[in-house]
Amino acid sequence: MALEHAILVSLAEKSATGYDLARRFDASIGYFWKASHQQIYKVLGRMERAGWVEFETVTQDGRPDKKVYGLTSAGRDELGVWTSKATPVEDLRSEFAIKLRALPFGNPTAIVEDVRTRRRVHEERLAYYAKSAARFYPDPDALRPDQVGAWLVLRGGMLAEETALAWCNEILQRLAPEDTDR
Amino acid sequence: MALEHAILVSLAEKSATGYDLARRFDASIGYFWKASHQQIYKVLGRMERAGWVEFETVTQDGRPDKKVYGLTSAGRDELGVWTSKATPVEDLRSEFAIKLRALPFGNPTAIVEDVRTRRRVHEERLAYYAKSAARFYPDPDALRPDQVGAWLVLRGGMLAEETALAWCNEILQRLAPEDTDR
DNA sequence: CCATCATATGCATCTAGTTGCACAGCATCG
DNA sequence: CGATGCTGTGCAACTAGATGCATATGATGG
Repeated sequence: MALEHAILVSLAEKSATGYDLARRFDASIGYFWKASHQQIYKVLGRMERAGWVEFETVTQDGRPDKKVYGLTSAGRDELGVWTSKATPVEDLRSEFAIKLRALPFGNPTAIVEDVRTRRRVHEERLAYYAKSAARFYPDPDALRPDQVGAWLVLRGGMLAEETALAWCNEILQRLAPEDTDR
Repeated sequence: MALEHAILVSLAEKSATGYDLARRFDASIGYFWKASHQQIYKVLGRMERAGWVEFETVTQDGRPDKKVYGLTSAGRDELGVWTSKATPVEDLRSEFAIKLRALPFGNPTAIVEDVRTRRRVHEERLAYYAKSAARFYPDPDALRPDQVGAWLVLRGGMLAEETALAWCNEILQRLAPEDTDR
C-alpha cells in the first residue's frame, strides 16, 4: 500500500505525468522505493477512481498527448490520515543471509566472490548518495524546513549502505582473512 | 525464489515437517526471512514435484500423521548451483522513508511519535539478537566452521538494527531536539 | 464443561509487483 | 537510410506472498 502514498507525496511536491513519476522513481524517491511505469499507470488509475488525484490532458505537437496528474483535496487529506497512523516496522528480508547460512552446504569460494561484488555495489551507492548530499544539501545544519524530510531519507540511505559495507568487510575478514580487504 | 532455498538450507541442517519449518521460520532463519505455514506447504509441494525434497509419512498416535521432509541429492546439487550464482543486491525499500518525505504535507507530531515507537522496536530486536549471540556463540573468535554462516547472519541482523536505531536518533534530534532522546 | 492451545496439513482467494508486449511519432547517430 | 532512443500510455499473463478458512485430535486451563 506504499506506492499509492509515494505517488501522493511525489505529486504533492509537483504535479506530473505517469512518465514523469516513473523517472522520479528511477531517482530521488526511487532510491528507497522502486516502481515500474506499468505499475505506476495501474496505481494512478486506481487512485483517480478513488478521487485522490485528477488529471488534465495536455496536447503536444510532435509528442504524444499526456495526462498531467495533480492532488485533489481528498488526496491531501489522505496524506494527513496516512502520516497520522504508525507504519509497521519492516521485517528484515535478505536472500543473501540465507546464502550465508548455506555456507556449509554450498560453494564457499563463489560466496566470497559474491561478497566482493556486493561490497563494490554498496561502495558505489554510498559514493552516489554522498555526492547527492554534498550537491543538494551543502550545509546540513542550515536546511530549509521543507528539505528536512528528504535530507533524513538520504541520511538513512547512507547509513544503510555504510552498514551493508561494514557487514561485507566483517564477512570477508572471516571467510578470506588472507586477502587485503580494505 | 528465495523461500525455496531457505527451505533447502533448513532441511540440509535437519530433516523436518512443514510444521517444524514454519516454527523455524518464526525463529532463527525467520529473523531474516519470514514465511507462513501456508506458503511453506505450497512451496514444499512444488519442491517435491521438482525432486529437490522427498518425504516419509510418519503415523503418530494421538497426533495427526506427519510428512518428514529431507533433501534429495538433486536438492543438495541445487544448493551448490544456487550458491555459485551471484545474488542480486537488494534494493532499499522503506515505507517509512516515504513517510519522512511526506513531512511537509502530513502530520509531523504523529511522525515523531512513530519514530519513537520504531526506536523501541529496534532496541528490543537488538537486545534479542545480542542475547542470542551471547547464548549460542559465547566466544565468537572460536567458532566451529559450521557455525560461521549463522554467526555472520546474526551479526548482519545486529548491524542492521544498530543502524536503524542510529537513524531514529538522528531523526529525533532533527525533529524533536528538545526531548532527551537517549 | 467450554475455550483455547498445540500438533499437523492444506485449499481458495486476493493483491502487489514483475515481465513481456504493443503502438506512435520525432530526434539523433552511424 | 536504418537503427536506436526518448516521450508517452497502457494491456495481458504470471508469480510470490498475505489472509481467511477448513479439519481433526488431544491436552490444559479457567
